[in-house]
Amino acid sequence: MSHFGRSGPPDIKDTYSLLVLNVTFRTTADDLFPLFDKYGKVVDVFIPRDRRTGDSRGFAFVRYKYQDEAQKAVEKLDGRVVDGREIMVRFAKYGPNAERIDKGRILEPVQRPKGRSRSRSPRPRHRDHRDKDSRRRSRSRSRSRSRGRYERDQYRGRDRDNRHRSRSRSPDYHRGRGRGKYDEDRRSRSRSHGSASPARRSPSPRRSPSPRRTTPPRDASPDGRNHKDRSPTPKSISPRGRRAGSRSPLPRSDADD
DNA sequence: GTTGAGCGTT
Repeated sequence: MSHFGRSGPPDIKDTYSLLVLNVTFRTTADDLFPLFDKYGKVVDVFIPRDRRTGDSRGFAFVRYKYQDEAQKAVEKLDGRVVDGREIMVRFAKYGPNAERIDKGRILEPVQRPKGRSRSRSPRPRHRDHRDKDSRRRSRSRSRSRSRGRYERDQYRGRDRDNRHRSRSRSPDYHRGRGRGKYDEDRRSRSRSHGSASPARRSPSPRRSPSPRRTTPPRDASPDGRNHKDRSPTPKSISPRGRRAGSRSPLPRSDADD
């Protein structure tokens, strides 16, 4: 059975939660289970995923039954290379409900602060007050934590581009990196598909996607606003209006909404 | 070609 997290938390009355960080974005609980189960009795393995995309967020939670085993797993698996990435195993600091946790063990049921359910970052991150110069150099270190683009996406496509928010990415994505022995197992499963993606086989037959090759840039307007996309306004086609017969004009006299 | 430095779900 490897359906962790499928039906919510089983029982965390006496379990020790370990937080596994730095796991690859394609690592699943099934991959971590055998790894952690080797060092102790794993009660549950849960990997938070994105609600919209369903991708892993890069970390997982492994619940052990005994603290000594959990501790051992932390020492043994912490720093272990999984899927080509070095994972970090440590005791969870917060519980599934923001309850305080000590050594992975839940101390109190649920500590409910006034109003606020739980804070995302209760403690300040590594504060490094360096010279301003250093800040300029480390400007690369943005707050982009993976799902940064997701948020932007959801805001932008709130009710505008909701139509094609379904199959956006392939389930297989692109795996082909140095994998472990589980690779074979996974590959076998994928083979059930039969042939590769039949869709998108040959590119556009048009070898010249840029018809404006011989067109000199004389189209550019002096005001700097060149027509990127010629307004396909049907005005020139039918200045009179819509062509009859194409679409029923829908008699509005029936209902006025 | 796909991010990353963080605490969780029926």
